This record gives sequence, structure tokens and C-alpha cells, in this order.
Amino acid sequence: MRIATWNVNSAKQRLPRLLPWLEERRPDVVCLQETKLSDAAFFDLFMGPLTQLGYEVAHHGQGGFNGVALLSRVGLVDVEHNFPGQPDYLGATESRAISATCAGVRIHSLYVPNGRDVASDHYAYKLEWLDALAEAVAAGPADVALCGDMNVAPADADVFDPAAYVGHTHVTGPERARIAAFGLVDVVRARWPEPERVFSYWDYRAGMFHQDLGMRIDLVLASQPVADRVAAAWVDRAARKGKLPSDHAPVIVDLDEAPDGDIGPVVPPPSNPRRGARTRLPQSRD
DNA sequence: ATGGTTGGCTACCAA
Repeated sequence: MRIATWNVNSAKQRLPRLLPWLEERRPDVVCLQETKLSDAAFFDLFMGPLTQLGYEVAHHGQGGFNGVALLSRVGLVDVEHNFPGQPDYLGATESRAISATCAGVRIHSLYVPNGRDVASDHYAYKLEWLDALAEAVAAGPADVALCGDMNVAPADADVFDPAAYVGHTHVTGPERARIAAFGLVDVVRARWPEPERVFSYWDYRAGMFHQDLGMRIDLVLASQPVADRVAAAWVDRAARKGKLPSDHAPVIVDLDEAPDGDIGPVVPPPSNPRRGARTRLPQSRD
């Protein structure tokens, strides 16, 4: 099963890139963030083409800002908007979280608050939001993956220059402590150990992508039973290239089939190659 | 030039 997560920075603007990308990468489960659309607008634009591609679709949006979605062709059940205890901002619940069970895994598509500035109320909101999420996830199923724009670089190796971020959000101790406190496996970092530099976001400004001055803030955090099934985990850097890209690249994670557990002897597969076998890691180094 | 871009929305704010 292939899971992908992508902050698209406006699903409407990304439509001409998103559909060909789905056909190329063929993810089974897709988590989208920053759709910036109402549910009605998302369904108007995407329901036809996504159904054509075989996806069930769930969207939680408010129009203009935020907005998250889940697409799946391996089942999409028990869809939940927001999470229990999710804090409000300025008196409103923002559309930053949606979850569903897909092929037995509880998948969360998350757009964590940016935090803006360490002195701002948005930063306090970010920390509260992550605390509440940890509590909700701990009370949920054991097979879980948090996917999305976490707006935290977990370690210094996840920013192009730690010195450039001193005093800024995304790299502070309290933010990193929240990511660690989930007690989950950062599956891309597990596959690309330090000091490998793997970024998922490059600011639009100042030619940052061209110079590879980025951050790794889009994460897939998986519980151990799910992490044990990871066959490949990488950032699809190619999707950040070319005309009118998002400022984020997708993260792609391939899982082997779930072990059958104690439901009896495993039936040997037929002679054709097993689906879900290890894929190569196509990330280029240009 | 003291973010140089992009996107939402239409005067700026957010990232």
C-alpha cells in the first residue's frame, strides 16, 4: 500500500499538477493539506476526476485558508473531522485535521498551525494543538500514521542551516519535544539517517528551491507496527520542480502487506510476483 | 531591494 502526503498550497491552483501526479505515482491513500477550498468547491472541482481514478474522497475545508483531504482506493471508513480536544483559534475551529481508517490503518491528514513567531499567540496555539493531538492519538487505534505538514523540523539536520533559524519557529525545543512526544517513528528519517539532507519544503522566495535551501517539515509519523511494514519512504522532489508548483513536495511511503496475525496459516501467494514488493528509491540528487 | 514569490481575495495578510 502506498501512502502519500502533500501540502498542495491551494488545490484549485494545483489541479493541473495534482491529477497527472496521481496517475504517475499511483498512491493508494493520499493526504492533502492547504486545499484552501470549501467542501463544496473541492467536490465540484475534484469529485469527477478523483472518482475516475478510483478514489473515495473526504474533505474538511473552510475556504480561503487551511483545508485538508483524504483520498483512498483501499477503503475510507469512520471519517472524522478535527480531533477530540482540538483547540480553537480566535474563537473558531480551523479545518486542519481529518482522519479515516484505510486498509486497517488510522490515517490522519494534518496541517499543524505555523506558529508564525515564538512570541505570538499562534505559537502557543501550535503547542496546545500538538498536545491535544498527542492525547487524541494515544486514545486511538494502535495502527496509526500521522501524515502532513507538521510545521516542525524535528532536528537540525532537517533545516538547510540551523544558524538561519535561531529564534524562529519550527525548530524550537518545545516544538521538537511535541513531535518526539508522539512516540512514533519518523519513517523518512529512519530510511535516510543523518547526516542525509532530505527537505520537503522550500520557500518560494529568493530561489530557495534552486539552491536547495529547504526544510523537512512534512512528515509521516507511524506507530511501530506500521513502521515495521515500511518498504520505502522518500520525498518526491520532482513534484516541486517546473511551472506553478506547491512550495512543498509530497512524501511517499510504501507499506508491505499487513501480517495476517493469528487468523490461521498464511496461504502462500501464487507464482506471480507479490504486489507491494519493495520499490526502488527514485529520489534524484540534482 | 533589507523575503527577492505565491495564493487568497481585492487591501492586505499568511506562509
